[in-house]
Order: sequence, then structure tokens, then C-alpha cells
Amino acid sequence: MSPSATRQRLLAAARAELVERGHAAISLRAVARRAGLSHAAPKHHFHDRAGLLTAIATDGFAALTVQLRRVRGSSPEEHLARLGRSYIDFGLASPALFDLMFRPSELHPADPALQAAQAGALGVLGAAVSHLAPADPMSRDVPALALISWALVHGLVTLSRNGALRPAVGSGADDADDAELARRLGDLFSAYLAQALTREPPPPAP
Amino acid sequence: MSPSATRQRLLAAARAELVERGHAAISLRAVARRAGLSHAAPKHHFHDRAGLLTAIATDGFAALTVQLRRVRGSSPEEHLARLGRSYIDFGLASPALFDLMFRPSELHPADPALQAAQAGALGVLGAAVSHLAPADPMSRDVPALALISWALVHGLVTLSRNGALRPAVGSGADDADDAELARRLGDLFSAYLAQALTREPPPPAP
DNA sequence: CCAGCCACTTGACAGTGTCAAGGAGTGGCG
DNA sequence: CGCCACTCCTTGACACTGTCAAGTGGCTGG
Repeated sequence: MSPSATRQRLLAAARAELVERGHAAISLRAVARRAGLSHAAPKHHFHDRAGLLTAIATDGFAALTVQLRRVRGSSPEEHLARLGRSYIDFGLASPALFDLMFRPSELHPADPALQAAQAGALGVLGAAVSHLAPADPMSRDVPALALISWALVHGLVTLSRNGALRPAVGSGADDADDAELARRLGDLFSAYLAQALTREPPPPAP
Repeated sequence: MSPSATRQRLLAAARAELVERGHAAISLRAVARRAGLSHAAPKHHFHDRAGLLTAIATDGFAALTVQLRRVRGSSPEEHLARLGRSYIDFGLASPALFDLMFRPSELHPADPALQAAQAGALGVLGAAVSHLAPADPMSRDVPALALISWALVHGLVTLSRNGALRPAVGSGADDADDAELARRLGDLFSAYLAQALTREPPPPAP
């Protein structure tokens, strides 16, 4: 709870280990060593290994939320499209953190702080979609559309980092192409979504 | 390569450990014990821990492919919708396996057998989408739509198992409601997609 | 018959998460 | 002032893990 200095030091060390050692092969003893503490120091602040990871994931959701809140768009459609792009960028910029955030088996999924942070991120998407089509006859499906949009961008991040999109992009593709394809697919989806909601002719393809 | 008996026994034990111990906290020594072999037996057949997991993931993609190939639909739209539902069901029926299949950090992502199995599953979705709108002026975006559809159902599975959809479904929700919501969102998406492609009035909401 | 190979075991090593117990410092209270 | 309780952290230990090196058994082909 109280952000004691050593607790913060442990968290910083854990984040560093996370980004450089990659994925969740993160070791309590290694972060303690990096923080200059004894090997059981983490146990005191975060009861478990899962407890430490939960704290990091919670911070991750908070960071995602503020990043999404910063997004602006001249129209509701553009706003949603930029939100999706921002979400994709977040996932691709810090893959290890993003991975961890959606790995409930290694976290304490019932942790209230974690759930609150998670709900905060969804709230941004929900608000954006509800602004998109407030008077549309299908507006009762609007939360559903928020979830669909979320699932879409989330899936794009996952597949992109798996290289699963690569066969579609060509033989000489690299990671950057993969990421760019993910962004373009997100844009394309929001174009389709806007078209379906306004029932106007589709926008020119990118 | 050759499906020697003990190799099969190890794989079976590993799958059993995977479903009951959950996620990838699967231990080489535990599967060897369960298979009645010595603790280093897995090393001989699958060089690494990642090697074992890669073999299981490859089998998983193969199983997903045959399940998707079995799907039929009276119309291309219905076919795609049922494919999505089948994909979601697969992910929710065996969450640990599904998790593993999309965790390249714990696999050997460059393994040719794994990549082939992965491409096979995508091929089924790609074929379904290309049948959906062959003469549509936007048909050059059809592979993009296959990827979008894949990303959507994939994200739905991930979010559903995370309980991330739960806030939208109500306070008294449980896992079954979550799964049902994921399926309904998949159906809704395919309805939107069909509408966007045919530019006809939207179908009645479920 | 026997050399070679394949499939597997045995033994060892460093590293891990978790627990119990203990110590060092600090603040409060008689 | 003296003492106590408390929080924070360390130390030591345990069982367990993945990985490697070396060894063993049995089957096979020459």
C-alpha cells in the first residue's frame, strides 16, 4: 500500500528484469539481487511471486489507461481508430509487460487493485464507442461494440507478436512490417465499423 | 520424428499435466514421473523444455485445424460465423493448451512443424473469407478480413478467460456467462461483417 | 559373436520459490 | 530513561526445477 522506498526499488528492478530478460521468466531472487537486497526481501512486500507480478500488471493497466486517455480525435470515428492504434502501439512497444497483464494464471486475478485498473482501461474504450453512435438504433449494442473493438486490437497485438500475421504480409517481412500490418488492420476495422454504423459508402481503402 | 511408444507416452503425460496443473507451470520431471520414466527421459526425445512444449503446441494447432475443417455452413456468412464460434469453443474448452499455443517465448517459434500447423489453421479461415465475397469490389481486402476475423475471435477468447468481459455482463456473472458472451460477440461481429460486405440492412440482433 | 548404436538412467550442479526464525532499527509509553 | 512492541529485512534451510555429463542396458547388423 504505502509506497515505501524499497518497495519501489523492488518494483523498478522487476520492471527492468521484465524488459531485458523478456517474458515472465522473471525471478524473485534476481530482482532482489538487482535491487541490492536479500533474496527473501520481495516476500515481505509482495507476499508471493504472483503478488509481485500482480503489482507490475496493475501498474501496466494504469499506464495503458493514461495513454488511452491522452488520445484525441477530431471525430468520434477517428477517436476510436486512434484509440485502437494506441492500444496496439502499447502492446507492441512493451511486449513483456503486455504479456504479463493478460496472464491470469501467473497473477492474483481477484486482486481488487488489478481489477480496478483493468476496468479503467476498458472504460476508456467504452466511453469512446458510446460517443460514436449515441442515437443509432443499434446503440444498445454499443458496449458490445466496445468489447468487440477491444478484442480485435488485443488479438492483433497477440497475433502480430507471434508472427502469425507474417504469412499474409509476404516472404521478406520482418517485425516492423508485422507491426505496421497490425496497425493497418486496426484502421481498416474501424473504417468498416464506422461504415456499418452510419451505413454510408465505405471510405477509400488506405 | 518417429512416434516411438515412449515419446507418445511422454506427450500424453505432458498433456495430462497441462490440463490438470493448468498453464505452462508444467515440469519436465513431473511428466517423466507420470510416464514412469527417469527424470531426464524427456531431454532425449525433446531436446529442451521448450521442445516438449513446441510438440504439444504443434499438436494443438493440428487439432484446431481439423476441428475448423469439420465446420459447415449453409451460406458463406454462416460458415464464417460458425468457424468463429468453433474457434472460440476450442479456446475456451482447453484454455491451457490454447494459452501454450500462443506463447512463443516458451516455445521454439521457428520450428517448421509448428509454423506449418499454425499456417494450416489460418488457411481454413482464409479460405472461408475468400468464399464470402469473391466478387465484391473490396475483395482485395479479403485476406485482411481473414486476419481481422482471426484477431477478433482470438481476442475474445483471451479476454473471456481473463474475466475482462465480466463487467459488461453483470454482477452475478460466472464463467459460463462469460463464455456465452464471447460467443454472442463473435456472432454479432460476423453479422456486422456480412452487413458491411453486402451493404444491406443489418440482421435482427440476437 | 561381438562391436556399435540407440534409448534411457544415474548422478550432479546451479538456480528457483517458499517458509521459519532471527536480528536491527524505530517509535511509543510507563 | 528504560523497555517493549512493531515493522522491515536477513539468514538459513528445504524441496523442487532444468540441464548437462557420463554411464548402462539391450538390440542389431555385420
